[in-house]
Parts: sequence; C-alpha cells; structure tokens
Amino acid sequence: MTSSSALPARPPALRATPRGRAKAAIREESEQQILKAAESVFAEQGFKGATTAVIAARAGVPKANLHYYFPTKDDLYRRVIEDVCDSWLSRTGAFSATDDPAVALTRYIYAKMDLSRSRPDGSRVWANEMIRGARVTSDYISDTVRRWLRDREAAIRQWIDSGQIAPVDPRTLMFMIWASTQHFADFASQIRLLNDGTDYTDAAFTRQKRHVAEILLRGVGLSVPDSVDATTGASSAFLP
Amino acid sequence: MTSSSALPARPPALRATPRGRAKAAIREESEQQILKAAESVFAEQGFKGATTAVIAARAGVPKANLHYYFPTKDDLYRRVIEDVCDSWLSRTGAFSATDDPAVALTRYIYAKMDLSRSRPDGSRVWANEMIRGARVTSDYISDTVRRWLRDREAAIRQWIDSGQIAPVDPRTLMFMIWASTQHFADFASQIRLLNDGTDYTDAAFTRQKRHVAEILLRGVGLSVPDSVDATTGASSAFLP
DNA sequence: GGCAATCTCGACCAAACGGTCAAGATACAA
DNA sequence: TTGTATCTTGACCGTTTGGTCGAGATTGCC
Repeated sequence: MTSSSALPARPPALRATPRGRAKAAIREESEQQILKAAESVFAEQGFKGATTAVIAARAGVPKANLHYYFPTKDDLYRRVIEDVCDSWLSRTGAFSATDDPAVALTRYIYAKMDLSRSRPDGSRVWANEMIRGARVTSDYISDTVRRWLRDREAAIRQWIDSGQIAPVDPRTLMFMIWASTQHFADFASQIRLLNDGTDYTDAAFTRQKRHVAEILLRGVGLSVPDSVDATTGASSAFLP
Repeated sequence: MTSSSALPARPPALRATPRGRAKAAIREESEQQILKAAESVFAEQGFKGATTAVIAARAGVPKANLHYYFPTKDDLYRRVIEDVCDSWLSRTGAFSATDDPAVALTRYIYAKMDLSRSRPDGSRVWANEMIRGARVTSDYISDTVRRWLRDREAAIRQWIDSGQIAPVDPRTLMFMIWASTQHFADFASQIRLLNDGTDYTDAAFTRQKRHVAEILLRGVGLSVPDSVDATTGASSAFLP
C-alpha cells in the first residue's frame, strides 16, 4: 500500500524521483532514516517539542540535510502520520458479517495489540495528534476511517440481528477495542511503573493480549476461540 | 483534599501565604485563573507547545505576572498535573471486596466517564504526560496509584474467588476501564469527526456511559444494575 | 499616616528554534 | 570526459521563547 492512499489531502511531492538508481536508493534510505527518527522524537516530545535538530541527530544526518528531504517540519510530521496510517490500514485486517464473530474479533484485537507492541511510537504520535485536535488528520478520519468504521459497524449489527453476539452498541465496541489495545502503547510508561518498573516480556504480552480479548469477547457474549493463535495474531481457523 | 497529597515529591512553595485576607484572596484567584488557562493550553499544545505568553493571555494576566506566581513553566506544569491527580482521587470513589461488584464497577465506570466529560483537558494533560514518559508523575504512579491499584485488584480477586464475577485478569480489567473511559476525553476530536462532526449531547453521553458499562460488566459476567443512575453516576442502591 | 509586604506590568535579554544559503562532493547520462 | 542533476554540510539569520528586572500601584499592620 502506498502512502498516498492514507491521507488523500497529502500535498504533492516537491521533487521528482531522482534519475539514477543509486541516487534513488540514497534518497529512499535517507528518508526512511529521518522518518524513523522523527516518529520516535515526535512520539516522545510532541509536535512542538520535537526539534529538527534532534531528529536529524538521531537519524545521523546534518539538520540541513533533513530540510533538503523534508522542506518543513510540518511536511515531515505529515509524512510520519501518513506512514502510521498506512501501517494501520495494511497490517490490521478488516472483518465482515460473513466471518465468525469470535474469530474475527479476536484476530482484530490481536492484530491491534501486535501493532501497539511493534510500533508503539506510531500509536503515540497518533494519540498526540488526536489530543491536539486532529488538525492534520481530520480529512482522513472523516473519509477513510469513517467509511471503514461504518462497514465494521454494519457487520457487528448483522451479528447482533442474527443472534450471534449480544446486543451492544457497535460504535462503542469499536471505540473500546481501539482504546484498550492502544492503551498498551500510549500509556506504556504508566503500565511499566505499575508493573514493578519492568516491561512486558513477549510471553507476558501474549498473555495480556488474551486477557484483553477475553474481557471484550465475553462482553459481547462470546469466548476467545482456541483456533486463533495469540503468539502471532494469525488464525488457524479454516486451515487444515 | 489538598494538592500536596497527590504528588508527594512536590517541591515546597517558594513563597509563604500572604499576610492579609484580601491579598490571600487575590493570590488564590490569580493562581486559579492561571491554572485553569494552563490546563487547557497544556492539553491543546503539549508541554513544549504551550507558551507562557499564551497561558497568561488566556488567563487575562501579563506574562510577568504568571511568572510571579509560578516561577517556571515546569512549576506551573507540575501544579496542573497535581490538580488533575487530586480531582481523580477525590472525585472517583474506590471500591472494596465487600461491595456488590455490579454496583461498584458500574459506579466507578460512570464516575470515570463523568470526569472525562467534565474535565477533558485534565485527562488530556495526563495522557500527554504518560506519552512523554511520566517524567513528572513517576513517583506518584509508583506510590499512590500502585497502592490504589493493588487494593482494587485484591477486591476483584476476591469477587472472582467467591464466584461473584467471571475469572478475569484484575489488572487488565482496570487498564481497560481506564482506557475506555479516558478515550472519550483524549480522543474526543476523533470521536467528533466520526460522529458527523457533532459532540455528544448530555443525553447521548449518558447513553454512551451505559454502553461502555454494559460491555465491561458483561465482560466480567455481570449486567449493569438498574439501581445505578447513569445521569449522575450516583447509586441509589441501599437507599430507601 | 507610615512602612513593609505584596502585587502589577511594560520592557528587555540570552538561548533555542525552523529554515536558508552557497559552496563543494558525488553520481549518472552523453 | 564533460555537463548536469542530486546530495552533503557548516555557517548563518530572523523569530520566538522562558525568564528577568525595576519601577510603580495596592494592601495590611503598627
């Protein structure tokens, strides 16, 4: 999935793709280094607190070089948000009314938990952007996310109408899944302090994924199916 | 509750209480105006993004006056966080093993939802502080919050042992309650965009409280008792 | 009233910041 | 090889920022 699909309002690139193959590779690598550094600094310091000098230092490039690839701090910030959106859309599968609700919801919850663990800074940048009022992402939310949510709600409503799950407010269910899963990224420092100052091991986090899924699944009248593997988030249902 | 109970590590006030009665009132009023303005600006802009000039302007005082009452921006920030902690401790009741779990959990969820609605900026400042790594609040979390959480977990565990609720991970349950309720403050702009750009009415928010409580209560094998009034968060149980 | 403590506030400052620039280095097509 | 597009980088600049200062206004106690 290309990044342009995530934020439709993205301004066009100021520079065309460089001619040579090596130049293109240099550009790609520099941009990725800067974007990776920017994601962590924006997550730690917020938009205003993040300085281009610190981002450049963390990326291992001079500040002027950062501004060569991303003319303004705002451009860089938008690209970071874009990449997070891309990641969420491409790495979190959707679900539909024809899916088994227990399997579908469990897979979705596991996938969102996995994203919180594998890319916590992305979640934090997103949370920061929401707290600040969704200035950069309002179009994306009003269009892409809203459509995506409408389709999920329709699936949940059909599950309710066919008696497969308990009657819950579909939108509230989705909000609670988002809130509960992203909590483990956004509030990681709080959780760490409450967990004796230690981070989750992989095994503990796998258990945590299951605990979250158990409460949410029971909350809609289901239970977590054994067929969904918590260690990867992948489902073995319908496989031999 | 005094603010000193919230953050034990709070540095002592640099100035003693003023002598006269009018002077003390002036001081109190000025500090409250500045704190109120600071809470909203810190919520909207983050720590670094908030400027003392903007806070002073919103409070209706000259910038030099702000620095007279709060010598540094960091002092002001700590006081804002302190006040939020105070509010959470004093306005959110606790619960214990002898309470009826359905009533106790519902009341707690309603109380936290009410706080998200009545003081969303406080929740956002807290969220920002957690995302930034809990620099100012680490002692408070490690001491006060951890003890508070330990006692709630003990109550939940007793409810489980006595068969009153389903076997869930107590800490995960508390995390999910926090995440789900605070989500309505921290992600208000996202929710607004998904709800056709309109904010919740009071009636809609009351319904929202109930939807959240329904899923969480069913998630531990209970249902929301009719005895708890969602419009205020108060419980009429055990009253005539 | 007199005097000390407290409060108000415009003007000011050093540091930090986002962004620019120009000059040189590198890679590629011809 | 030569010319051009791309990349690299230290030095630089105007603005913004947290914080200071000092002079004047207000209040409270004797």
